[in-house]
Amino acid sequence: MPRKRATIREVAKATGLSPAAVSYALRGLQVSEETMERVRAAATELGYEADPIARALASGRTGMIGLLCGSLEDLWQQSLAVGISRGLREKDRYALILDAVGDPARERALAQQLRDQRVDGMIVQPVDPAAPFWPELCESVPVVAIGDSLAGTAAEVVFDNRDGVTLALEHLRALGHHRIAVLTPTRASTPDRPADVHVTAEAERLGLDMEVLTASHGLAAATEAAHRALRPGGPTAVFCFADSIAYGVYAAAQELGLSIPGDVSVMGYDDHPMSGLLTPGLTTVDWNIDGIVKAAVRLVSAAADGGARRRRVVQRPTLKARGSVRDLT
Amino acid sequence: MPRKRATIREVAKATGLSPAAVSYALRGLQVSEETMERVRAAATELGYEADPIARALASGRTGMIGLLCGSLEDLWQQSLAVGISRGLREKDRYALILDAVGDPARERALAQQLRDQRVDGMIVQPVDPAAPFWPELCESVPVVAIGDSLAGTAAEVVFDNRDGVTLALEHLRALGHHRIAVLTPTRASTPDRPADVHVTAEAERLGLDMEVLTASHGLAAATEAAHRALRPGGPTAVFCFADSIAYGVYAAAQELGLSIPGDVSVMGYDDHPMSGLLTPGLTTVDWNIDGIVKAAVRLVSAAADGGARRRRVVQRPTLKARGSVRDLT
DNA sequence: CCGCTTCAGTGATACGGTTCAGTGAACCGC
DNA sequence: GCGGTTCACTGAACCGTATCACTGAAGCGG
Repeated sequence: MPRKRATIREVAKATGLSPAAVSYALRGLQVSEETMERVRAAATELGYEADPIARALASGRTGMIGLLCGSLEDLWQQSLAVGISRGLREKDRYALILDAVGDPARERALAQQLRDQRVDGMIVQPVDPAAPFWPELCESVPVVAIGDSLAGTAAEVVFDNRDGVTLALEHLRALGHHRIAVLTPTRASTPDRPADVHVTAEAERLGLDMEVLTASHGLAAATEAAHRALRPGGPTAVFCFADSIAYGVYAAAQELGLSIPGDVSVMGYDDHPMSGLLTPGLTTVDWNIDGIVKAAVRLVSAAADGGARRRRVVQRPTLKARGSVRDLT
Repeated sequence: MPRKRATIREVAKATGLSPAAVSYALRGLQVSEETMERVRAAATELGYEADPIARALASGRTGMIGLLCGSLEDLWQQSLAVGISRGLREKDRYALILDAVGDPARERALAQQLRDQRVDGMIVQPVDPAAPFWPELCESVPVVAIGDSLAGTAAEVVFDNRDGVTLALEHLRALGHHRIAVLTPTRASTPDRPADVHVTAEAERLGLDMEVLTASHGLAAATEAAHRALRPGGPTAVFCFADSIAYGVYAAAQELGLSIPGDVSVMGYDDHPMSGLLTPGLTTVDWNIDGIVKAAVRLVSAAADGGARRRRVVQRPTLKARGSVRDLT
């Protein structure tokens, strides 16, 4: 019962033009002002709307941008997805949002599917930035990487994790913390992720005693991991590589009857809006989500429109000190 | 440089069959086992993958489900969107997520665009369930409404708001609260939303002194609205129609130096995972997001596959008492 | 051995646009 | 007045699949 929609040929018949002329006219190409006007009038009259699918088949462009998130259980990534989706809508594009759930294998599969869907471009937060399929993918479709770098084959909004890690660890050390647990998102088996490398390097430089644990983003999983970190005689501070994970530490502390920052200090990495509402407020590294969203949208649209495909934007973090780190000095 | 993909005709040529036979074979239709095997082998050999766009044009089905959210600033709706997106992926569909930002006009426009995109079905959380375009839309594409009812023209996962409101208000009254502010999401100008009607009715029944204020979902906006509610001599409790809005009340209380629940009590409506982490924990109405997600995914896939289009699932809420409501008795 | 159904597969067309090469007319300078 | 452009538009092919109407052969009961 969906009443049949008008086609371009009907508009052509109504105006006495060829379908080709109508196609051009509707896109403001190659035709006289007057004809354009006539075509527009007829189109409105007939309630004509171009069929995006037919258009995509003929032109090879879908107007869609794939957004492949590392793990949407991370509230910060949710914010990112919402922002990007809105930003793209303003450029008359749709976002196809997919979630790799922290699994490199799924990430590969989804990236593939996104390409098969013929998205005009992709924004990804790589789970496994070292995976061998990235360069190949980047060649067949414009990719913008957020966070970790994709070996220079894509456009990038790169976090200066070196800076971020330094900011966090120096803050902790300045307040007298030396035994620190690091809770990092579950990742591919590649232990040499840039961020992790920086942690190790900085820990060494600052003379810190670090222990690295992994946790997936969900609150439950993060809480479970936090329990492991918060055993008696454990570290004086926990540095979480995502605010979402830090929330798990809050939950675990609650369950264990530990006070933050009395018994243990916590640092996050993101600055999600909720972080300021907790008690105590979460001290965290602010990655300026608005800036990231804007840059990613800008880069991907430019690349999808045939522009530069290898631009690089570096995000610099700032420290947001609230009350979750105790001064031991 | 995207190396040209194999088409169905090449597979046909390779197997010595007609393109039609290949098309059937790949979908497991109408052909002999043996041919099917041969076709599959050839397809793999050539790296053939069906083009979703051509397929959509020819068959009229895109495999996409539109998800039209009332306002993605609401963290609970974000969770919902993530859940639905995952659920649909398991059924080999894609979710096209759009955000009406609480604006009825935009909602109409986006619904239209979603239909033009030829989604196989839609899941919506109507901002303005009384808008006149819904019935018409429901006829041209299967729609599943979440939350408010769409006048029986769509399949529905309906919240029993009557129950939810009763639960909340009776809880507040039982603890001695009579002067209550209600913070409800910004809505269309229709003042007779079912949920709002229930609030009024229940307030009357319980002999409560209610004041209704509106707030949009963003933390900043909700905080601003909360400031209005928390003026001196104001209500003893604030009932928020979304946990996200309650978070705004927490923020406002922080800024004003008010204690929760010492100076003012707060109730939410959703039970977002973060609500248990606040101090004090937010007392709220639990809508069982998993159940809603599953029901919505089930209904929309069934409808998109040509099944029943008017099923109705009613969600019943439970009260989650934490520490944000003070006992005044 | 005949007529009827079933099965496996074919050819053609539809889906609704885009795009390329080409065409006639108008316009230009010389 | 003529060659060369530019302009506005046309016709036809094309994108890659699905689907409808058929066909020849095989299988069947009587």
